[in-house]
Amino acid sequence: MKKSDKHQKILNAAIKVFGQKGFFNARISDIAKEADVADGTIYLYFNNKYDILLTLFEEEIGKLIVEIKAAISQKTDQREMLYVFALHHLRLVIEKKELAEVLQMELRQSGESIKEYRLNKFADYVNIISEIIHTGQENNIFRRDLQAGIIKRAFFGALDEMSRLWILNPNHTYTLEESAEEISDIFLNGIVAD
Amino acid sequence: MKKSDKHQKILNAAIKVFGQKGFFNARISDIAKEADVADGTIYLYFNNKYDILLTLFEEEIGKLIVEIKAAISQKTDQREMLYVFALHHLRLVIEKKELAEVLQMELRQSGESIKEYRLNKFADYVNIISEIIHTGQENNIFRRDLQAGIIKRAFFGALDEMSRLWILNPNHTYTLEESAEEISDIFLNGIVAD
Amino acid sequence: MKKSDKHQKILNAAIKVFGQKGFFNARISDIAKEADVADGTIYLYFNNKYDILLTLFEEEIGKLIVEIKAAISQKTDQREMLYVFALHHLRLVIEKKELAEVLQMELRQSGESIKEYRLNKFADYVNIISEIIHTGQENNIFRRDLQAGIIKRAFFGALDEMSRLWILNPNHTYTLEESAEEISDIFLNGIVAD
Amino acid sequence: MKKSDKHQKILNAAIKVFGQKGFFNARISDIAKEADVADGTIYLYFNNKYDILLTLFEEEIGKLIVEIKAAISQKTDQREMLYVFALHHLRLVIEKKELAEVLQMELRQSGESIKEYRLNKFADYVNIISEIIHTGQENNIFRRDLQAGIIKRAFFGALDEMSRLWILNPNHTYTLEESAEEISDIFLNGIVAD
DNA sequence: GATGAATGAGACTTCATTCAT
DNA sequence: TATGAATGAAGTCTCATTCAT
Repeated sequence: MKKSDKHQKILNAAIKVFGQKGFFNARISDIAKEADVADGTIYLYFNNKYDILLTLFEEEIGKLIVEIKAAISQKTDQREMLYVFALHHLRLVIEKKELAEVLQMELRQSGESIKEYRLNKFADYVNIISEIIHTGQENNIFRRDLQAGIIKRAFFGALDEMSRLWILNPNHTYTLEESAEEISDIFLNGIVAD
Repeated sequence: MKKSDKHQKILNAAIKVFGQKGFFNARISDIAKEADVADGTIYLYFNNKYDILLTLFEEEIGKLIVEIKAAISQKTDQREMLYVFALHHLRLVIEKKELAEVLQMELRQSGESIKEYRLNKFADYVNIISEIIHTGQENNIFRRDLQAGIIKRAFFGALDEMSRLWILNPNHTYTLEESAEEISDIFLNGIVAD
Repeated sequence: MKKSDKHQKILNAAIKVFGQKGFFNARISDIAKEADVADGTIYLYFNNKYDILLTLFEEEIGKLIVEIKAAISQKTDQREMLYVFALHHLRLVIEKKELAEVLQMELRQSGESIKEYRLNKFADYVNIISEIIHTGQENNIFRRDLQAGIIKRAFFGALDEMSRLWILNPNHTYTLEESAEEISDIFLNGIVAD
Repeated sequence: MKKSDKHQKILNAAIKVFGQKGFFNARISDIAKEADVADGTIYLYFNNKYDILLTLFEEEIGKLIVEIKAAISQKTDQREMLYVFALHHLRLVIEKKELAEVLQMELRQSGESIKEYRLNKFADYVNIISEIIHTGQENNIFRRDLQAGIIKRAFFGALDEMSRLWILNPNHTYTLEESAEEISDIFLNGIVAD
């Protein structure tokens, strides 16, 4: 499909440029150059600069959700699921470094519309965790005296902070696996029932 | 009026404006208006817009470090210390909502100098955690098979993500105390030895 | 419209505006209005305000050098050449009054880069005189006890001061020809050998 | 006299600062710092920045006129007078380098009021030459077929251009004396009768 | 659809000038 | 008189967006 070709080409360029310079420091012409199209062409596919960011969030996070759900669905034990989520999430951060950078940085930006989006697509992603937790609690695998919403945030925040280290400091002190394992370990130890 | 008076007045205004609109969307004139000074006056106290942000990081985080260290120093058990850190951190987020917002958002920005600062003052703040962990490991209170650096990030990330909820969503679903308790609980359960 | 078209259009506007108001009193918006383009357009062709002045020096003086060399090359006697230089120089001042004004005023400005430029393009122009003098001295037409460098400056200075009169006082007291003739006369009388 | 003390102190500072940075690049605070007074104090002695420059022209050129007239008055032969003028003028340029720089640069600036001043005080200075020429012509020492106005400008222009060399290029290629002599030589040779 | 030159609103920053002390 | 902190008008420059080709 021709049209979506250029749509994605621009989006990929935007991921790269936003990731490197941040949304506000990135110029439309940077993205255009990276995507190898004219500045004006971008406006045939997106309404404005901000729309690129929003579309990027929506579509790219959508893909991540699909991917990570596929990985999790291969497990049945909620403890394993949590570990798989951690592993997969951190792997994404390494594999799609620039996208991760954009999501980390720009998702924290203020601005009403971003906040709304956060509560939509991004929330869907993070809610994968709370679903696991919830099911785990129902199955008496996880402690029921803890609130799923708090666990969800704590677990995601832990992974997210770990990612931040890698994004800022490319020469990793910790490996992917040991990070995923230790973090999962702490949480599982902390939240398993009995 | 003492010089330091206006310095702080502008900084407070900047905290408020940056917190509300973000660094890039904030105008110098917004800060000036909020501080009730002329635009030009700002440049008597700061070199440029960016310098305001940097000074803000340095000075305000410095104050937080002093405060939180004072709170922790009243405890002797590292488990209690972690809880106090969590409680105090979240309390700061609520009490100094706008400062927390600035720190959360802008500290994630890219830009080399920010990154450097991050690795300085902000790192000092977070390293309070790893010091506690480390001492706890030496005292055989905490598991030694986990790396202090990972625990530090996981714990701080958990609190930070919790804060994000409150910043974005002012009507708190969870109370300060239950949040601090549950997060500490998970971690302490997860990391205590034996 | 060719790119070079607008480049020259802006340069011509700059000559006019700089000539009338001086470099520092001239506004970019003045030049833009005179050139009938938007303010921003100027920055598609020049890096900054100062770059306009520098380019102006370089390119316009370059043209003058070509013109005056062509005029001189038609003479064989160095005495005639000096006269032709004088005549041509003063004619340029009248014909390109605004350019002359810019060159007179702004070339005197301090600032390192201007000084360097002065020593380049502008020096090339003035050195046309010293080349004539030098050849004249070799041919024993001009006195060899005088230093070509001093004669060059004296002759150019004389013409330049004459120009100043016209630039400041548009209603000429002296005609072009009599000025060129008398000045050449004085110098030729003063420097011819024997 | 107290008042004139500070008046002159500021003026001297202005000469230095204008000479180094040029009128437009000089800041009132630069002058204040150089004069060791507060910014506001300057406005007790001068109406505005421009007034400093104008006063500077008026008063300092006035002094130069007095000095140079005194030197000339010791000679009776107009040929000697011309040489003395040249010698004295160039000596001033070296001794009062910064003042010379200001006069050279800023006197060329456009702006109506400067132009008027030029035609006043500065003209008085230059007219010392034409008076000599005129008297010389009356005494049949100088050729009467040349117009005094043109000789005046040519002679002054020659000296002025020579000065420019020294101002821009501090390591003098030519000595003061040889410059004054050669220039006077050329002109006297060129304009003496018969 | 694609281009990219042109636009012009708006931001940061400077600095001459003022005025309360 | 003297100060110097404060002012705010105004200028340079950037860059998202448009539109004629």
